[in-house]
Amino acid sequence: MTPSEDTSGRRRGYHHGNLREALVTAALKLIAEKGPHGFSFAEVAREAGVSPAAPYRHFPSREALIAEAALRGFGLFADLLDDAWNSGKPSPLAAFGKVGRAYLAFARHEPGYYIAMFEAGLDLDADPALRAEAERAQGAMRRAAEALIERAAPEKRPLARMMSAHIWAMSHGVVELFARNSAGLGAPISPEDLLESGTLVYLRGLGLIQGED
Amino acid sequence: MTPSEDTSGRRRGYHHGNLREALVTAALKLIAEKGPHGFSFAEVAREAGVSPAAPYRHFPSREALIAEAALRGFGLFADLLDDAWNSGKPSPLAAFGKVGRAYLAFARHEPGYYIAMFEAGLDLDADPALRAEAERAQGAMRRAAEALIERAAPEKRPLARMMSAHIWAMSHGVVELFARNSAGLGAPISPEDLLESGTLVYLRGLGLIQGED
DNA sequence: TGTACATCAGTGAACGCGCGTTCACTGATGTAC
DNA sequence: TGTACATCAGTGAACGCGCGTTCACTGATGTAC
Repeated sequence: MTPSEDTSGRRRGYHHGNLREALVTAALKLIAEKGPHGFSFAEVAREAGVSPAAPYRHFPSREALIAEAALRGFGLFADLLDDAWNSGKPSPLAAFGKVGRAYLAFARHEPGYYIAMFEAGLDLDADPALRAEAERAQGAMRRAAEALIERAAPEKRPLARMMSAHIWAMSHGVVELFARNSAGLGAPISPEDLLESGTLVYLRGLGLIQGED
Repeated sequence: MTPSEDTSGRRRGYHHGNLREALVTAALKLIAEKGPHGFSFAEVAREAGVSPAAPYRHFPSREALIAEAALRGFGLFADLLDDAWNSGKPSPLAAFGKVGRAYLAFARHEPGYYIAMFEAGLDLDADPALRAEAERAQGAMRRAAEALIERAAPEKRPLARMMSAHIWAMSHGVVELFARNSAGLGAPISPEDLLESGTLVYLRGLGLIQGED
């Protein structure tokens, strides 16, 4: 790609060469800065350095652009959760803690993706590819829950789907209420510690860890 | 139409008579239908049946109108949580369960308020009155947590603020992920049961209830 | 009780602006021969 | 290797639209006397 694009993804001549990527990047930046509704199709074109008509060559609408961002976000998210889990090594409990931290780290460091995925009001069912990636991320979380559940006595094992839904809900709640606007609702400790302590209490409630303080 | 306004809050003559109320009502309706950014100042005027300039007599901006809706929402929310708690009667545990159900019921039945409060990106610190009402709602939840904590052995009592933050986070997460778009992320059970079961596991983890299944 | 007047809430016309979208176009790239 | 041509990505001008906001206005209400 010799008339090589520069690193910022801006254009290099009459043809951009990598506009689709640049549009997604620009959208993520604007979403992170101003929220899921804080930008227009025209603005994303401006940010990418092309004319307002150019994005139509790649996306039929603003909505489709956000969906593409969310699609990539879910894929990245699923990979990160899977990496954090790392097949339950060194121990399922330690690995589960890593998954929780990875969740929060993703929301913190990739706000554009996170917002596109969870706050843009996308209908996951409207797009099969999007739905599939979202389920892959859910699957990563659920597999971790399943492995942890195997440590419980067989007769009192909770449903893995329920457990992962609980953990996901608490994680998302911590992100939205305590991590996004740091001063929104007051919490006594950092979002990371809040999620970690909440998860530990929850796991103790399931009998998956002992009551050591 | 005599000078008494009709029930829909529409106008009755040259002077509306109750436009401030009608604007808030219209905003709540539009927010519930189309999200926090899904309406314009002009549209809310149209909905209330007045000219586009009329709202400026009552609110300096769209933002201020949403803040007013959120302010009322937090007040109502605080009252509902307090009523549900009912001083911990008949028992702290039963009352705490009612608080959780009240949380979810509010989010379900008053989506306009809930969205204005938590999804509109308002800066609570920008408005002291808003901050005060939000803290009142937090206080209602925290008082319930405190009363429940007194049942625990003194040497292992958790922080009430931390506990209420955990419960609030899980509640909010359940609302956003599983109650809002029913089909968004798949959960095996209803949002109500999901929150209730999650809360029970959490309380068991704190040693506040016994391990009966 | 009636009248004059001040106050105030809502009007409607006007403006400039940015957006979404279309369109014929143009210039760069790739490919057949 | 060179040439002709098809394809395709981006242009830029144009349009209609709804919005935010201002403004002098008007008509209803309340109040002083």
